[in-house]
Amino acid sequence: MLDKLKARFVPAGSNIVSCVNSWQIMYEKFISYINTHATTPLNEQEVRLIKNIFEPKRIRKKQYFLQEGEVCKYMGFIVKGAMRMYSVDDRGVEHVLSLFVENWWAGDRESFTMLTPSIYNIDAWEDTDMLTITHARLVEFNSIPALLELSRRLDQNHSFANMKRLNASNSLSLEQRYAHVAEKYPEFLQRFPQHIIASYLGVAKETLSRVRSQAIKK
Amino acid sequence: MLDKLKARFVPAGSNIVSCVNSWQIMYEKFISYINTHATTPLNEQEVRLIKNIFEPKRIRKKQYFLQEGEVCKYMGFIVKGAMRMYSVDDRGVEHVLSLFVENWWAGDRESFTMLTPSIYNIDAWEDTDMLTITHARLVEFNSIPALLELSRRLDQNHSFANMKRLNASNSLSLEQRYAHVAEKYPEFLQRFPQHIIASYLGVAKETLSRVRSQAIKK
DNA sequence: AAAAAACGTTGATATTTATCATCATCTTCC
DNA sequence: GGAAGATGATGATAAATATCAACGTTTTTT
Repeated sequence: MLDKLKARFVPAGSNIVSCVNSWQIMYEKFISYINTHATTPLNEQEVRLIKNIFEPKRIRKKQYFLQEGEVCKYMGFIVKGAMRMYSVDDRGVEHVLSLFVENWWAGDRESFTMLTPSIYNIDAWEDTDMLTITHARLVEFNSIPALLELSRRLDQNHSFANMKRLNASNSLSLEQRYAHVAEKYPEFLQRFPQHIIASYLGVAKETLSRVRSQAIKK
Repeated sequence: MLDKLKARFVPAGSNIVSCVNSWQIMYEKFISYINTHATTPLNEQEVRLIKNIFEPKRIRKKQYFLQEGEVCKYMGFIVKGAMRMYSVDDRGVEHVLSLFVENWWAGDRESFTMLTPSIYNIDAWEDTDMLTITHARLVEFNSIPALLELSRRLDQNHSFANMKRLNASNSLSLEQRYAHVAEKYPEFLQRFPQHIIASYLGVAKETLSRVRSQAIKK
């Protein structure tokens, strides 16, 4: 209990995992992220606008950010935490589509854009702090060039990651694909258990376990 | 021979497949596409700018638009034609990542953005007319809101398609995945041969052939 | 018109992966 | 502290898919 309390008072820039950011700190982190990644930094008016447009949300571990059948009302920028996006097939088996960590947008973009019910679930794997935006505020979002630029860049990276994974699933062995994730997204292996990674790679957890033990022997 | 000649003189709006668009018609089609899909249409100045920014290119069937090892210098909007993007593995086997038809952007966005050598090839499956843009002209590109909006939308659709495919590859049977492509992108099945579709779906051509014949029997 | 290449199908077999079951260890929660 | 759940490993078997080979048909090239 003492530990949990202490965690709340960890300084913002610390390496130690803090459970909770104050809302003010969430905005600061977001704005600083935008300014370091965009070609032109935000002006004062834009900073004010961002604080109006984005609503902070805390999603506790295991809680849903989006459930199958709902329309995805929010896209959320993850300031701190980890989430997964998955679908559930006829037999109740979960298939992980995406993993999200800090500085990623979480949400089902198709559902969000088209206002159609999502076929995916998104839940928090760790306690997660996000800044969320609704569809209705997109016009204001689009009025901030640096935000648009950042968003495009993140979308592209995200898209790349999936493209690579897709390509890899055809032309590379499972061992090579696992190694690729380990190299490119090492935080995934540290923050998600092996059976989640297996699902992300599109194989049974037993198969990944075996491939890993084979690889170690070599 | 007479038929081929005739095809060149088909009116622009015709349903009949025309081999070649004049450059003027390429721009007109592009601008009309933007205007019908963006919330605010282009003004005269923007139209002039577009004609400056984009360079028309014709890629003949089987010719490369991008070769492995090159930096992807252009992103190309396909006005007419069909292309495929693929990688080649150690054994010389081709793995199709993406198929492009009219109104898609063709190019390796990672290579284009990061100026790194591409690991993919893009070639024309049919004679293709494109409007291409270089990295250097992106600033001007970004100054046209309707173009940005269109581009974002296309990226998203593209990304959706791949996400869906990726998800499907884990939770759906090959028969279901094929049916999905047939429903969502029927033009792919008409314009690309079956072994290309098989590669796109990530299976051997023999496997797709068998699954199809099974499905017909039902 | 003939030759070559591309395409699609089918069969036999090998390889990969999924599935089901069991067990040991570790963590979480009461 | 102890029960329940989560996690990861391993074995036996079934299912899906790849691979290699052969063949007929269609399309393209010369």
